[in-house]
Amino acid sequence: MSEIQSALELIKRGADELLIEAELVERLKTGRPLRIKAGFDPTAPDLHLGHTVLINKLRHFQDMGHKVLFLIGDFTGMIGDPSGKNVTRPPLSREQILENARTYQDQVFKILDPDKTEIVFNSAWMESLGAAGMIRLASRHTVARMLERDDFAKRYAGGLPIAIHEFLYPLCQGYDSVAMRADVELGGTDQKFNLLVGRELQKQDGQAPQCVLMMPLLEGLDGVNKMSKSLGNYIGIAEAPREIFGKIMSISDSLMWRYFDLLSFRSSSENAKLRREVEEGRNPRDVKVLLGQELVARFHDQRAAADALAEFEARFQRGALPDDMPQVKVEVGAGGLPVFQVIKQAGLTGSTSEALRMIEQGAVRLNGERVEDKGVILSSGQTVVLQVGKRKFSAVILA
RNA sequence: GGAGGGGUUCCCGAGCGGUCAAAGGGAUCAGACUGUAAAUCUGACGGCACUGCCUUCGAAGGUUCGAAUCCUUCCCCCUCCA
Repeated sequence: MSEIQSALELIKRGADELLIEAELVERLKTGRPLRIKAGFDPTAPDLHLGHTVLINKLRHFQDMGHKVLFLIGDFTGMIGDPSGKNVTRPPLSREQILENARTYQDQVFKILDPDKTEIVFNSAWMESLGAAGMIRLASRHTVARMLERDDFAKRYAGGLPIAIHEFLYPLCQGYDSVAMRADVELGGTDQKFNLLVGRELQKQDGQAPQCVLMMPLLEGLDGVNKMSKSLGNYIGIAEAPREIFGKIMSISDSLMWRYFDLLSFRSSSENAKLRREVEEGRNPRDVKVLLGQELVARFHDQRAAADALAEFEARFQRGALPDDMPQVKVEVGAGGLPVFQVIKQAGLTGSTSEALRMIEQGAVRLNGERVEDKGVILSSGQTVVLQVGKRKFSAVILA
């Protein structure tokens, strides 16, 4: 009994909501490995830290001996989860989907145990469902019920379009649970409605309804919106050590605590201790470094973490040049070319107007010297280091 | 099918015949400062060798000396009624 209590404890740690706790306890009591479902979109194989909140939780289940069913929504991907803007996505080819699935595996097995993970595709059962089956599925839900979903309700009230096919998404996701005979489904808090549809459909099918575990959504680098690839406020787990580290260092001091809560494997008491220390005067920067180090080490290794830190300090605290600047060749011709043209052609800015503005704002350095005169002509036969702002560098070969 | 409202620069959103490359906010970028790619402050934010020129306000035409603003047709979105 106490064993079940401690299992429940671990499951609930960091989670936002568990439905229905009593049902989960009953299942845990049976002692059989439970089937844990989590769905992922096939279009975005770049997993980011936001996804790992959920994946870490899957890992917890595996550690307790349960089986993870990693669902790749290749069929539902054609619909696109109705979250805000709906740009019609081009359907992916079979090869692309398999390729994406492979990329998922590469990334996800940095956290999950491959032996306790089964990767499944929902096209396996969705395609055989057919149009008639789809309509049968649709007949089980009403529009009013669909409009209960917060995201739909908001859009409807706000006069934003809702396409009919978007109503099908929750139904398909729910049907996945039926086909997979899921015991538990994990999802973000924004998935609540969809997760509950799974329960409905399972009940109608005569199955015991799945338990639903919702994880909080991780805010992105801006600290406001949820982390997502489309908003560009994410940290990908396949990114280079210095990127992961640098991006962690760029989050605000207050957001850092949220990241500690949701991403760090440190115990909650350790996190609380760090928080106290900062309140008592410890530099938040140093604490942020700890978080950055932990995450780089998780997705790369300890050594990469140390290197990333060393480079960060050299670059931003001492203004050193990065050791692996991109090299670019620019054709300047016999008469040479003004700096701003060279900047544009080296790809350091998107237009010459922008290059001129950067010079006016004092953001451009040529071999370490600030460029004051925008008329400077660079002649051929030399290699110069051009810097725009703090983060864009190029070794430019003038030919 | 009918009636009404609307489509503005990356996003939100003002403008409703000249003074509009288009207010304001957000995002972004830069500079200063710092503890850091935090926070804060300041500035930039269509293109162009630029006191000017060129392209932009759903699309195409038209009226006018002059249009994001007026007219016509078309496309798309929303609301209400059927």
